[in-house]
Formats: sequence, C-alpha cells, structure tokens
Amino acid sequence: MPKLWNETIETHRRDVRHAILATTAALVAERGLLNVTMSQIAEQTGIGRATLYKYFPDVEAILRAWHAERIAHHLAHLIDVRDQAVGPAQRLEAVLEAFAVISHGSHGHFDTDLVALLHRDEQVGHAQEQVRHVIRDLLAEAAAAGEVRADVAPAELAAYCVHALAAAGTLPSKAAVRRLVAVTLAGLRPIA
Amino acid sequence: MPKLWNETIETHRRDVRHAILATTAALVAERGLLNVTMSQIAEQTGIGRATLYKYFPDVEAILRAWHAERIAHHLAHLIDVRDQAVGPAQRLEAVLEAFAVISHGSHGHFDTDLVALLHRDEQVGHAQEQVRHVIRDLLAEAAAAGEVRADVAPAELAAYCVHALAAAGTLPSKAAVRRLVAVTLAGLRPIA
DNA sequence: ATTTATCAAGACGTAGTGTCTCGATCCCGT
DNA sequence: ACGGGATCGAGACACTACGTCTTGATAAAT
Repeated sequence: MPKLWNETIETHRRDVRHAILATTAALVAERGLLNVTMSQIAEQTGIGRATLYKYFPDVEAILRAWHAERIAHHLAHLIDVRDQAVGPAQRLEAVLEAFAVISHGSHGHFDTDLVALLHRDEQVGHAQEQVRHVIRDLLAEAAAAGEVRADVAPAELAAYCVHALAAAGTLPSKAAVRRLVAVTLAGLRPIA
Repeated sequence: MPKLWNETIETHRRDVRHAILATTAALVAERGLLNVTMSQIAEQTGIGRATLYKYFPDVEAILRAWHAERIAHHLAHLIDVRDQAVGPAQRLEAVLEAFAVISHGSHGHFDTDLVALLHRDEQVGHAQEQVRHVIRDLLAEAAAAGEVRADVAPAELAAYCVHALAAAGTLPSKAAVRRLVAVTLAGLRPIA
C-alpha cells in the first residue's frame, strides 16, 4: 500500500523524490556521511527499498541530487537579489550579503565541498560554477565601473568571495556575518 | 606471513598504520568517499582484514586519523614559518602565504570540511581549531601593532582568512595563489 | 470500466562486515 | 641461542546491506 499518494502521478513522483532528498540529508546530518544506507533511507522515508531504487541507484546519487537542488535554489535567490539592486557596487554587495546569509544558515553542512568528497562529479561542480559565474560577472561590472580592484581577474576574485563567505557557516551571529561581508568587500577595494 | 616487518615492533606498528592511512586516502581520491570498504583497504595495503581491524574499527576512524596527521603536519609547518619571520605584519603574511600554499597543494581534497562530513567529530574540529588559533593570535598581535583592522575580532578575522585561503585549492597557479593572499590581506587592512 | 503506473513485502544471490581461531613468523629479553 | 610475547593472515562463521526480481494490491489516467 503506497504511503505517499495524493494528487497526480507527476506530483506524487515529485513529492516522493523530495521526501527522499530531505530524509537523506537529515540522516547524514544525524549519523554522518558514511553511516547512512539505502535501507535506512527507505525506512525513514516510509517507502519500500525497491521503490527507492526506482528513484535513485545509490546514496551518492541522492546526495548529488540534494546538492544540485540546493544550489539551484540558492542561484535563483541570488539572481533575484541581484535584479532588485541598482548600480554595480550595490548589486555586488547585495549578492555577497545574500550568499553569506545562505552560508550562515547551512552551518557548513557539506554545502560547498560535496563535489570533492563525492568523487569529483562534474555535474555537482558545474552547478556550483553557476553561482560563481553570477558573482564573477558582478565583479567584472564593478571593476569596469572602477569600484572593484582590476589588478586581479574577476574569476579569481569570485573564488575568493565564495570561499571567504563560506566562513559565515562557522560564525555565531548575523552581526558577525555582516562584519565578514565588510571584510570581504574590503579585500575587493581598488588599490589607492 | 606478515608482509611489512622490518625493525622493531614499534616502528612496524607505525609503518603499518601509515600505510593504512596513505592507502585509504588514495582510494578515497580514486573512488570517492562512499565507495571505499575495509576489505579494499586491507587488500590494497597488503594486510589481512583481521589485522586492519586491530588498527582501526572502521573507514571513518581511518579518515579521522589521516586528517589529524595532516593537520598536525600543517600546524608544525605553519609554526615553523611563523617563528622564522620577524614583526607582526611579516609573520602574519608569511603564515597566510604558507597556509595558501598548503591549500593549493591539496586541491581541496577533503582537507578542511572532513569534520562536517564525518559527523562533526570534536577531535577533528579541535585539530583544525589549533591552526585557526595560531592565525588568530598573529592577527591579535598585528592589530595591537596597528597593522590589522581592530574593528573586527581576531577570531572572526581568522575564520575569514582560513576560508578565503582555502580558495587556493581551486586556483590554477602559484601566481594566482599569491594574488589571493594579497586580496585576503587587503581585507585585513586597517580602515583609513 | 479498463488500462497504465506505482507500490511494498518477500525472496534470492552477492558483497562486505566484524569477530574468532590457529598455525606461522618475528621481535624482545635474558 | 632460547623461551616468551606479539603480530600476522587465511579461513570460518553469522550477520547486515545490497540490488534485482516477482507478485498482488492500490491508485491515477483515459
């Protein structure tokens, strides 16, 4: 007897998939990456093991999908924040602040380095690159406007921003996150 | 027939342990974190499975030990670099540069975020904290000398440095690493 | 109402685990 | 050189998880 039926087959599939992703992330957070099995995931999700295998071939595939969804969500949010700001420097600052808030909320839960730990999957790396590209393009705009240093390539500055703001996950408060953004922006300032 | 005997029992134990750590890290790099088993590790190391279980209870314990050794090695190196420099700003710059070089060499191979991915082990986190404390103390010295901004706590600035310089693992060249260090240091500069 | 899709329990063979035994080998201390 | 102690690996054993398959039940789609 299926336990997760509600509307159409399509929404049902989406709901099951989402439940699998959410349950897996929770199990990994609770028990660690190496101590989660397909049997546990099926049981905690409330579906059969055979059903789980119809959605994903293994734990690694589930984690990749979970990560890709989170990155896509973050990307959409950052683009939204970018589009609501005006002026190169303001847009950059708004996006970096939003990124830091995201990092702060995730508390470093394998958000950024999953690619390295799941055998360097190109798809996962690609999703992260999209976020970096948004930031790189904003840096290029701000550099062209003379509001960001132009002696370092925007791609390198984007890597700096993404990693520096990942520290937000280790900070205790929103105020500390704002200071981190200010310090990061200070590193981008044009040289006098 | 034991395959790794040479000198004393103590050196033998150390050699076996080191071989296990090195083989495990290589297997993880090759096959990914979730696809490495105790049976594979024993086989590739050239020891029996029962022997492997005498050294470590599971894969996670091996990875923790591997990580702790690398952190200890990095820490010793950073302290050495620190002690060879003179003056607060010079010592800070020297240590940050050395840290960036280490990050560059590791190419992000689960060096920094293993703690988050292996179920938040306090021991692993503690080892990383020692590195951060060295940098934090250098920041405090430099701030007291007026060479680093004092409006942000040294612990927060240390988190910023460690994460920003972790970007070195994604950079293609030593020159890019040097630019990253310069950008990171720019973020630390006292406000005019 | 019929067709199509999804489902879960159970079975099956496989792989890996974790522990134990035992004979072989080597280091250590005298 | 010898006896004692330590380590070793192969194999056995019972267990867990896997990955696939079958089958009858349930639900959506037409």
